[in-house]
Amino acid sequence: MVRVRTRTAGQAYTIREAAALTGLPASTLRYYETVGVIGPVSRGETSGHRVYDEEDLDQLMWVACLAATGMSVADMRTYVTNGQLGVQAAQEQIQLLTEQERRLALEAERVALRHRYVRLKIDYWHAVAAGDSARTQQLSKQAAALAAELTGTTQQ
Amino acid sequence: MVRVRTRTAGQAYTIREAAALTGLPASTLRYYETVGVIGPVSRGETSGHRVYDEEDLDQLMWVACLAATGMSVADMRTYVTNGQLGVQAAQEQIQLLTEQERRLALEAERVALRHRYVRLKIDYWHAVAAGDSARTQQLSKQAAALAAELTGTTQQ
DNA sequence: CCTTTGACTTGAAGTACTTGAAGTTCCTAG
DNA sequence: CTAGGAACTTCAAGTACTTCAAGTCAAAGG
Repeated sequence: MVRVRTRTAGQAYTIREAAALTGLPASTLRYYETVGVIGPVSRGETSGHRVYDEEDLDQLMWVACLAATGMSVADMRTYVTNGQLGVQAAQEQIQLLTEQERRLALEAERVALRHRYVRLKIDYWHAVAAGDSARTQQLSKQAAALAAELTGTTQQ
Repeated sequence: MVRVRTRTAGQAYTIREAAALTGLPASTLRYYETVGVIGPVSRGETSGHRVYDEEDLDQLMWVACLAATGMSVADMRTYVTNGQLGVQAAQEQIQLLTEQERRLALEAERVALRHRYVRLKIDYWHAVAAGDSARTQQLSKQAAALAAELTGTTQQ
């Protein structure tokens, strides 16, 4: 299937192409538009199909990054509209991002803990498979110690 | 806050501890119980609070592994109620956990990357607020480079 | 003893998509 | 030109959690 572009200036993309380029499914692109995370995309004159240009793609790339950091749709909407405002919104942008940073730091901690726990469990089952009951008990204790350590550290 | 375990044999965990160890939020643990992905968890005599033991934790670990591989709740329920979960050999459990460990290593990487990205954006908006256009442009470039990395690793 | 603080409980509502149905429109091949 | 299939459209419903509200329970301080 060879696709021919009719536009002379700038590129035009179908929703499928935009999805492939941003890494977001087409359904999500439509969803983001309906909830206002991105502005309305222009439509084909006769077809009513969405036509994405480079600018739309840029904005979508940006939103894809925010989504990847775990930002909520409401915050993304705020963030995008603030971004278009420029300097006066900088303070708010910084606040939004600082909150996001804190969340990510917490997330990193949680992942590290889980990682340690899973490694311990792997060792445990190796010991079980080997019939090493001394080591089995030892590792079981370590897991309990890890659990004890986590009491009080896992606020949220 | 000193936590005293009343059980003489085996460990008892609160929902918060179970959540931290399995990596699933407490709300998800409750949800999994209500929809039958895991069996009913025993409750504190007077409190009615959920009390997780080692066996519950193990079962939850497997379910967490299955969920991480993208298995639907319906399939997980089928899998568990068919009793295939309890019968699993140590070898298979080790394999599942090893895969989980790999995923966690990846997850840690992704979180670190997102963290860097957000910090960069914070710097960016600080530069914007300060009117430092040279630094603004520099950081914008850096963010774009990181964004490319981020969207590349976020595929699934 | 009483109050406060914090973790827990349930159930209902909200969130962020995803999927499915039913109906155009585009494109290629006959 | 016309038929057929792929890709698009909207809207409604489904999914997998998540958050909120209202209330219970337990330990610590006054």
